[in-house]
Amino acid sequence: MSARETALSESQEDYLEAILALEKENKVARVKDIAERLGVLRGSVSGALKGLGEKGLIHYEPYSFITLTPQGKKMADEITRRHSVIRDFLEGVLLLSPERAESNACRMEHAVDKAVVDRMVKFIEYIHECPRTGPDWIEAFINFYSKQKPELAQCRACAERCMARLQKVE
Amino acid sequence: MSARETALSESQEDYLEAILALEKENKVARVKDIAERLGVLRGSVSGALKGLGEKGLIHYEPYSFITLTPQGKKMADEITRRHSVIRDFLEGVLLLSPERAESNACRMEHAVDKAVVDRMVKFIEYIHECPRTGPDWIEAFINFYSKQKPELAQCRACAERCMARLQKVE
DNA sequence: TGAATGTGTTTGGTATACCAAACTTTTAAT
DNA sequence: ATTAAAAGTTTGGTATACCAAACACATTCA
Repeated sequence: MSARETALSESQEDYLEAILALEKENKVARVKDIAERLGVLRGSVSGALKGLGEKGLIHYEPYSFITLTPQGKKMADEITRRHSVIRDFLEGVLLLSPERAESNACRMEHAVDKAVVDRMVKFIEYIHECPRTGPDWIEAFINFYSKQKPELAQCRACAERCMARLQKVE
Repeated sequence: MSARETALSESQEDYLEAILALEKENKVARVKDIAERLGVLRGSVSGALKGLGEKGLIHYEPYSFITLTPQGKKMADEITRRHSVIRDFLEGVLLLSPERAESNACRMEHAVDKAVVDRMVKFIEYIHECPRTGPDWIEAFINFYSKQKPELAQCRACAERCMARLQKVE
């Protein structure tokens, strides 16, 4: 109750995200596990949980297990979705390594708004569904990335696959 | 001298970026203008400048104008480039409005690393240079974004332009 | 030259978010 | 049941980054 309508800090978003992940893993989140996951000391977690409790986002009684309230769950889901959409975009479109995609997503999730996330989702779909692009086009990006210019031989092969797909659509 | 090798805070990155922009506009940056640009009070700027001066990133003497040192200029350039690459990507690839692209870029510039920025640059080039994509393909994303599925008539027109381009390459 | 104004600085206070370490509660082991 | 270990909390301290308001310098104009 008394759901404080204040926006969350980056730190608070991280805590919610961690709690959601731990709930999924272990049914319930423990201070020690949150601390480990976020790389902070247990004492810091206690303080943070108090704030989230006051905002009505978690059920928090000292010395008890921690669970998300419906409202907290909703926000944690949003953040987690933001995170994974960004990671998938970095990995599946910009073809960054899983590790790099993950670490950047961790930071970017606090910075991008819903509009950006929605466009990322749609763009991934577009690339896969448009007959002109598709998986081979994405793969060819790596080649372009290192070679600077598209290779002719590569282009010819692309062209054939591409035309075949276009034929199908018509 | 004594260039502190510590990474910059987000706030410090914002200050450097603002100082660079003001140097370009007015030759020199004034406390009042920095404050206005960043939406903080003049007192906050004084404090921040002290820190940047100690890091060797700006020439700072109380009551004098502010200029970037070579080292500070280099970092400000990096941040500014990050900002504009991200903005261009959001606007030119994900087709977000200029305002939305700008506001998201402002926040994302502190979160993404060089690898991501480099991929964004290359991806923009790739889209424009690959015969299978190009400007009309980008434009069609808007259609896909609202309609959910590619339209057949649209696809046919796309196909022709696309094939013409592929012919040229071969 | 001497105010008045504008610009820059300083000081004291707030809020966040963390650590280190003492402390309390709970759980597990004997 | 007692005690040792583990888990959680609290306290005091640090650092950042801001504001508000008093203050200092500097420029301008009368």
